Order: sequence, then C-alpha cells, then structure tokens
Amino acid sequence: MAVKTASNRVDVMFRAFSDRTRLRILHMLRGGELCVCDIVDVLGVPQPKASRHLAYLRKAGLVEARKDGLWSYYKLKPARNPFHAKLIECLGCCFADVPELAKDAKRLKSGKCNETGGCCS
Amino acid sequence: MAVKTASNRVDVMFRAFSDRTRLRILHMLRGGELCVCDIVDVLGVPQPKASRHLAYLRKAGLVEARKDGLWSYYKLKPARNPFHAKLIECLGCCFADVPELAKDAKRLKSGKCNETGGCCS
DNA sequence: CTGCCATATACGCTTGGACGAATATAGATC
DNA sequence: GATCTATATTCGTCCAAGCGTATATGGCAG
Repeated sequence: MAVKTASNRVDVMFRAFSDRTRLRILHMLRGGELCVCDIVDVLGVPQPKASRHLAYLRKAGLVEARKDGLWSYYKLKPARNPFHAKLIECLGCCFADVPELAKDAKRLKSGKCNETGGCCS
Repeated sequence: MAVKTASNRVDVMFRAFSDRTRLRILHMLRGGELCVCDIVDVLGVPQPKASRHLAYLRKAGLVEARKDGLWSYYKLKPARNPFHAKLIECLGCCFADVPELAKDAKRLKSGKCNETGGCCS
C-alpha cells in the first residue's frame, strides 16, 4: 500500500505552505472545519482562487473535504508522520510574522457563520 | 530597523525548503559549516547548480557564507524567531521521508574532508 | 424539467524559478 | 603579470504554477 503519492513528498508539502493564500487557509483551518464560502469571505478573494488553492492543498494531502448538500467543508488532515506534525506546528508559529493572519482570525470570529451552523447567507 | 526584507517573509522561507536540492543542502548544514566543494561533491550536482541554490538560501536568510581565501564556507543561520526555529526542526523530521538525505549523510561522513580541515583535494 | 446556488474546473496569459552551458570574478601561485 | 582554481553570475530555454474570466458540475427548490 505504500503508494508514492505526491502527498508523501516533503518538497510538495513545503511548497503547499509557500503561498500566502494557502498559508492563510491552512491557518484558518486550525480552528476546525470551515465551508468554502466562509473561506472566500474571510480571505476576500474570488471564489475560483480559493477553490483552486483548496484543490492544491487537497492534492498535497494537507486538507480533506466533506460535501454536505451544496456546501463543501474543509478541514486539516491529521498528521501522518512526525514531519507532517512539525509542519503543522509551524502554522502556529508564523502567526506573528504574517500580518494577514491576525486580520483573518478577527474577521472569522466576528463572522456570521463560524460554528453556529447558520452558514452562507 | 524593521526592514521588510525577503528574509522575514514566511512564504519565502517555506519556498526555500520546497526544492529537493535545497532541502539536501540545508539538511547537510545541520552538521555544521561546509565548504562549497564539499556540498557539490556530496550532492553530485554541477557546481553552478549548488552555487545558485546557496545564493537562494542566502537571500532567504537561511544560511550565511564566510570566505576564506578561495573557499566559501556555508552554515545555517541561527533562528531569528520561533517560526524560523520550528522550520529548522522540520529538517530533522523529514530525514525518514527523503531517501537522498540518508545517502548524503553517509557520503558526507565517509567523505574526505568534513571537519579535519583538509578540504577540497 | 427548469432554474438557482455553491463549488470546481478549464482556458489563456503571464511570471518565477530550475536547468545546463558559458562566462565572470577574485584569491593564490608561479 | 600570467595562470590556475574555487566560486558566483549570466544567458537562454523550459515548465510549474499563479491569476482572472468564463464555464462546467451537481445538489436543491420551485
């Protein structure tokens, strides 16, 4: 079963973290599952852009999606190995160094829909 | 003094880790200072390629160079902040996941010149 | 079945960056 | 100063991947 997928490749995982938008998405997801419209809303980017980056993260094995009716919910995948775990830890540490992250967190908290179910308009 | 250099940018640092060759270089340097010819030798890549990647790492603030006569010695820069430290920790964790790293370590140890001074032919 | 909504993908364009090959730089030796 | 040697940089090419725009998919409501 040891299929050599892209998800196992360390360089691919690092690259997944090397884009500002993806970094913001990953950081947001540390708080738990979110649906795409929330992500689009918090990031303030066009929907296809968010979707593309989510697909990238999915292929890199870093997030997983769950569909529920019209909505897709994304969350971080649990760490597969020590390296993956360390990488996730990096997410917590870079909070201070990436100004957008604080803004995103604020916007997410004040947002309409984070956990009380009533999402997306 | 809070100059916004590339070295402060989290995404740039991640990107620096996202290339196999650079990952191998960074991993090698964990053992301490090395001169370029050692790196070229262990990696088994053309010298300009190693030099280019070393320049990239230098610009990303991850390594620093010291010149001594004809030779250049590179070493990891000490971590500037918690994020940088975590990232360096990742280097240790990905050893198991990147096959080249073990081979590099072996070749470096059996190599002619790692620490007894007599480097480079 | 028709139309609407959330999400995903395709398209065309543009840019960053990896490469090999060639060349430049600069210290050491004669 | 001529030359050798270690390292750095430049050049031209190629490919991955970013973007906005447009469109496809697929569930749901009427």
